[in-house]
Amino acid sequence: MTQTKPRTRIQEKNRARVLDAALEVFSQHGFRGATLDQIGKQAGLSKPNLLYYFASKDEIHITLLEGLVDTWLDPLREMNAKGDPQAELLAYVRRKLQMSRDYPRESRLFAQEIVQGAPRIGAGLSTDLKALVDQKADVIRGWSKAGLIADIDPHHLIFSIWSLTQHYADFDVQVRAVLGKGRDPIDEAEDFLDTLFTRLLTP
Amino acid sequence: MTQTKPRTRIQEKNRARVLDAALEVFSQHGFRGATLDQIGKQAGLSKPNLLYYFASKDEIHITLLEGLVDTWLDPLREMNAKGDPQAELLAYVRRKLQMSRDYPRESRLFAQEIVQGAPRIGAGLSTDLKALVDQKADVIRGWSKAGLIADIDPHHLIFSIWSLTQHYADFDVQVRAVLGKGRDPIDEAEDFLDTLFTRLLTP
DNA sequence: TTTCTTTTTGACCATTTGGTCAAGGGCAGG
DNA sequence: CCTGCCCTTGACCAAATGGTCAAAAAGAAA
Repeated sequence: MTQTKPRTRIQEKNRARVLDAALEVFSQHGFRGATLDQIGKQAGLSKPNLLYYFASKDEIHITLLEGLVDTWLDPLREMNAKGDPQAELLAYVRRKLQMSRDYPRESRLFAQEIVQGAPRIGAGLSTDLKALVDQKADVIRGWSKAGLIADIDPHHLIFSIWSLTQHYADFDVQVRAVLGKGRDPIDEAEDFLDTLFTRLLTP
Repeated sequence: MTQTKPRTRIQEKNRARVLDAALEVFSQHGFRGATLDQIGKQAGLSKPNLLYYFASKDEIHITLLEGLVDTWLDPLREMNAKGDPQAELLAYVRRKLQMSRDYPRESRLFAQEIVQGAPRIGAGLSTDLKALVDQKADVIRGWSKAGLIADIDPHHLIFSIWSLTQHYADFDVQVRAVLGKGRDPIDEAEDFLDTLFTRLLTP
């Protein structure tokens, strides 16, 4: 398990530094592609010093991923069953897109874990994640049945939100290469996705 | 450069075997995460034997990626400016989704390359890829202006097609974990995406 | 200052891994 | 059977890398 109580001020600071550095390096090179030396350099700590704060490279990675999943699902949790359906869904899309802007490294780290078959968080997917999504899917299905939004599969709707928003973080280089300089991908995406989901959801 | 002329029958066969094995291993573990021994085992060849057919691990990877980009863009190339706009776009979506079903390993390999910043095919993105996309974007813009489809940003439309279809290959584990057993993700996606893009494109 | 705890690091180790090489095996043509 | 070429591999190497450890440095407490 993860040490949840950093005793000293300096431990708290340095553990955070290590995690930030590791996020940078892991998200760019993948777990195997990252080396402790790289992470150490990024964090401004020597390799043995890293291992004073974390027992192993693996533990750093695990700690990062565990912290991620929750943060990653927060926007979905916030979706309120009692609010206006279309407004709630569009707000969810915006929050999710905002995360691609604010936390691209986290998005890429997560993406790599999933692409590789989720070897480390696989279990949580079929339990925690599925439970939350199923619950929200029910809410959406309710909205559909009530005629408040169009009748579409709620699970695939959620997938579409994930893929469309995360794409701007995960495939950033490609997006930028295609759009060319001087354009802000996520700014544009905001309008585009607004249109897309409005059209999709309007009954 | 890549050897384009395998002399003997056995060379042709074994090079293909190596590439297939490498695709399997690279797509699952990433470039750094894959070892030549793994690839060799998968291909049924010894490590030194691999290196008889390819000069280095890097060359295998490059060869794979080079072969990929073209195949990957074929569905877009097929989109015909003279056909019915909505039908052409929907057909493109279907072809792209079909690739997620038929070539998930290729999709994942490509995804990892992009997520990591496209260190090996970066150059091609801003030239070849951009050129093709810009050209097709013009076609789509023409359709919009003519009132044949809704007025939406063509580049982001293409991004949306990429992300929505590739999601089912790249995030397969997650999709399956959420949907639960007994459901065929891509079968369902076909209907969902058909609906989505029909609603998005109809003027 | 002295003492005790927390941090930091240089040196070192074992394993993994990409890659080499010389020697042997297989096979077609003569 | 012999010759020559393509193919295959066991043994080996050097570099990279995750991790250890004892000892030094830096604080905190007294």
